[in-house]
Amino acid sequence: MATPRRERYRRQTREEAKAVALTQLSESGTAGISVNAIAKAMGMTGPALYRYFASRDELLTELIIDAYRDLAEALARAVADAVPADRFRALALALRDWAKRQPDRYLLIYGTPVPGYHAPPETTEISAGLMRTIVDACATVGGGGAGAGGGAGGGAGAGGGAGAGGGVAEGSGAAMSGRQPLTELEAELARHLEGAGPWTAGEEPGGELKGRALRTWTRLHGVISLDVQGQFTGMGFDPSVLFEAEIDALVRGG
Amino acid sequence: MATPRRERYRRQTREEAKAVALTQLSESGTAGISVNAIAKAMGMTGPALYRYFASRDELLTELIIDAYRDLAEALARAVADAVPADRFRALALALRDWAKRQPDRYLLIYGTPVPGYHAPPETTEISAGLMRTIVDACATVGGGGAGAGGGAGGGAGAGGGAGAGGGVAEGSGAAMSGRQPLTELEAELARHLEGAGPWTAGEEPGGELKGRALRTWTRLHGVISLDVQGQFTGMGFDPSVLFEAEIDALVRGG
DNA sequence: TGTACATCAGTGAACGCGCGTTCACTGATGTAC
DNA sequence: TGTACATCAGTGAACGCGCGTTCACTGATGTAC
Repeated sequence: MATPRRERYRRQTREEAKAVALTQLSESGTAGISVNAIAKAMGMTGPALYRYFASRDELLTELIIDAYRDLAEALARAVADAVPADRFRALALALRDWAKRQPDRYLLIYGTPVPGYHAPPETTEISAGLMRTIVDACATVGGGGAGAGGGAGGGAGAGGGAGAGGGVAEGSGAAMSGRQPLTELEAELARHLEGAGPWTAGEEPGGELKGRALRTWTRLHGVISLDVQGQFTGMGFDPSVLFEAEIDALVRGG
Repeated sequence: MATPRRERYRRQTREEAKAVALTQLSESGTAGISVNAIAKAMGMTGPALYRYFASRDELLTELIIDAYRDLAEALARAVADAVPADRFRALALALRDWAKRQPDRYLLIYGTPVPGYHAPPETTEISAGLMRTIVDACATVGGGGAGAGGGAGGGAGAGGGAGAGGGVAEGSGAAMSGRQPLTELEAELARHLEGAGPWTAGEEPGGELKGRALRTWTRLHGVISLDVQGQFTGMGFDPSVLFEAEIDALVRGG
């Protein structure tokens, strides 16, 4: 309201600064992100950037949050655009695709943590939203397959559909209005993965669905992270084939 | 020969410097490893360390090589100490154990790569030796289970035993004398994973065994890396249970 | 439409700091006769 | 056992550099009457 023009310039400058920061990230890693160097690349002096970011840490935080949000949106969109039967696969492929397109941003959020940096709670929230998307997508794969169960005994068989209509991206709070109802198990799971508290005593928490979601996450991350870090180079195989095999294994009951 | 006393002091000082460097790594990440700070912590001035390491990069390289070698030895020992039926499991547990005990060293070799740093060929050699240990261990698990095959069709069923008598640690060259003979497939696989060249045309390379080894690597790394990076905190489950579940899945035919 | 004031963007100098690395130099430790 | 020389470990000063951040200040852009 108050100053539309200036407000717009401000946002543009902030975005430009973050874009430059991302190229620095690609070239020299997290430690290579420098306020002064960013300013210089933008044609201004170092201190000027302090009109836009309170500190280097705040800039870093924004990069991380942006990455989380961007990834969350990409996954939500991919899931929403797929027919229910393909949702799990769509999620997996979207995750890999996003990571391969912007390896540095993937490693920024899922790579070796920045030494002194401590993530603000906002980060945890979005991260939990991401996990929820994975959980939802896992709920779309049938419970079939005689694969190895996730440690503890069964628990209630994860409910069927539970529409995963991309409810992740918008809405910062925990309320998540406008979602289709989840089964009780899933709701409980989601609540927990948000860090909302311990499971209600009585039934073994998570069981099937929780294990599936976690396995999905760790397996996909295993392939993606090693790939993105270049650990596969010179080994003479196609990482995407390996990735597809992991998707199949997960779908078939692993 | 020439100067036993001095030689010994030299080695001690080098080791002490590397030990200090490791504490710096824990506290401030790779970027926090500083020649001057190490020297100061050892009670001497910065330039003195240049009698022991040609440059900061050389120090870093040594840390990485040490980590690889140390891990390789730990795995080889674990495998050697286990009865054949338990070797695969022993390998997996040893890997996780090593990583959990020294998370920074694990991330040093399997985490986000150091920005400007390019690994010398020696590193690749040891890394290949590690992969070979995994391949060997995978060969000890029976081919059973109707699990999802690794993409391409079967190929020759991976041979039975192929003793994995800890032949990894010593011997820098590629020769590896003193090992029990491998099946042809395994030999080929090992050769390739060493980066020795493309597969002989005709049969689909790797097939069963290669896929198994790669899946083992990526799955274990998936759980371990996320765990070690602290990405599981606040999610209210025991990572070791998840890890065990992955071992089971791999053994049962994943 | 014009003037008076407030807000904001950006500059330039300066702060203290730590970095990797080189260089000439001092002592101590080793070796050769 | 003793002396002359070579090798080595470590120091202190200096190099150029870049960092994050603060501060007082100049112009430009906005708002209020």
